Amino acid sequence: MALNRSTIVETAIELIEREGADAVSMRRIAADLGVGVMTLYNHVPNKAALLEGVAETVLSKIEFRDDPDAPWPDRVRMQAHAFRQIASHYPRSTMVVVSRQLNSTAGLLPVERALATLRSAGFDGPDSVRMLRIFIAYIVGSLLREVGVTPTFAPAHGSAVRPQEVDRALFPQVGELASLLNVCDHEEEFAFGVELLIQAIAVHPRRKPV
Amino acid sequence: MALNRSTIVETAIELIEREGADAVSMRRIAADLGVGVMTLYNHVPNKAALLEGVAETVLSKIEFRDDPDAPWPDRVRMQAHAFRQIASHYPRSTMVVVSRQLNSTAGLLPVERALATLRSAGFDGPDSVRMLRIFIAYIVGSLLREVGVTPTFAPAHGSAVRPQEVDRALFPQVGELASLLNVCDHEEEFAFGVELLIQAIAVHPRRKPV
DNA sequence: CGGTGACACGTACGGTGTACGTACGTCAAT
DNA sequence: ATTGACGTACGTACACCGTACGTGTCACCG
Repeated sequence: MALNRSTIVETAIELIEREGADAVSMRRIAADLGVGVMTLYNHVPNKAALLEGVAETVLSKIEFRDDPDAPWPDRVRMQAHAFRQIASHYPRSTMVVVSRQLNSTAGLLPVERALATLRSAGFDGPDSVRMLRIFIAYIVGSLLREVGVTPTFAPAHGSAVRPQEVDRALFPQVGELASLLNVCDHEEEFAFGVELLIQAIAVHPRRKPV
Repeated sequence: MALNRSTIVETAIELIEREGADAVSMRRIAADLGVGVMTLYNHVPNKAALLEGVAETVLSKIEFRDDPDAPWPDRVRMQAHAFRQIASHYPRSTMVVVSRQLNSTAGLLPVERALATLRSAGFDGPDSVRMLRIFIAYIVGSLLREVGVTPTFAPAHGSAVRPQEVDRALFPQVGELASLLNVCDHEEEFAFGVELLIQAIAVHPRRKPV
């Protein structure tokens, strides 16, 4: 395998998915590639740039299948789910994606498509940006919860609300709903929120007629 | 100043706010406190636990002023903004808060109040949890964007969409709206999204009558 | 043939978290 | 008063990290 930037980035992604972001080190990646540590620096300026490459690459794997002629709610739905799909495919890498702001072209394509969709929904420029930001915030927050559940993929992830341990006097609601709080069908919850948001922006008044 | 867990955590928070999360090291904190490095380990098991303490402490600083008799939309609004307020007060620390899942009692209090509010809005248990998760996702996503803009508080944060650099043929929307994408009144955008979400859940059908 | 660049690599430096052994206080029981 | 246990402070040491720098080996081109 030829040693270049993309093979290094790909190896980093595999390592992240296998052992978590904490396991990433230049020495480790070099070892996985069977090369010396400093060899990496012939292709990547530093570790931060490598992680940026990871973010870019993961982002670029999003497959948008929504066709521009479909109704805008369908397009928004498909774009949101396309985003989440790669996140669940690269859960550990998603953490490093959302943990750094991205301004590369890989991050620009989703923005472009979303803005076009929102404008086709009848929003003017400023409102399209506003709506986009709301969607991004919701999606990023959802993914953060979803993949944050597996920080090190601890076998017995004790990060649950033990019903018998919460003080029912102080936290009656939490106590009563503990069983609901402990389980989460991420796919379904995400879809529920997306539909709610679509409904919300559908009824939002347009500044100008289409 | 007595050396104990909370003074150590407080020193860590100050350090994070002053120089960013990357500047945090056991040696640095010990130096700021004027003690030896290993002395910290008499009060804190390890660095991860210390950062967890940071998250807990920041979380516990949220001041909820909404009174339980106010209409539920007002309460939701106040809770959401209380959340954001401490985030803008401790921007760098907020990054470490949202980057780890929290199940301590500090994280339980906001959940309790939110659930009570949503149930007073007429939702049953499962729907209250659903709505809460949507709100948390939106809030976390918003805060991540807001504080992510200041990762190291670089003076000239070049992470902007340069209008003249984007390919207008490939990204017409991004090109046209570049000036809008570059500026963001976080306070206003956050409020806008909160109102949209409140509207959305207000019209959502209840499973059972109040 | 000589030179020039790209690339692989080893060494070394200053940093990190923390395991371990040690020293010094205070306080309880003898 | 003596002894012992215990909590706390501290220094040393180890393994690991990112990466600056110098060196060697090629392929390629003049």
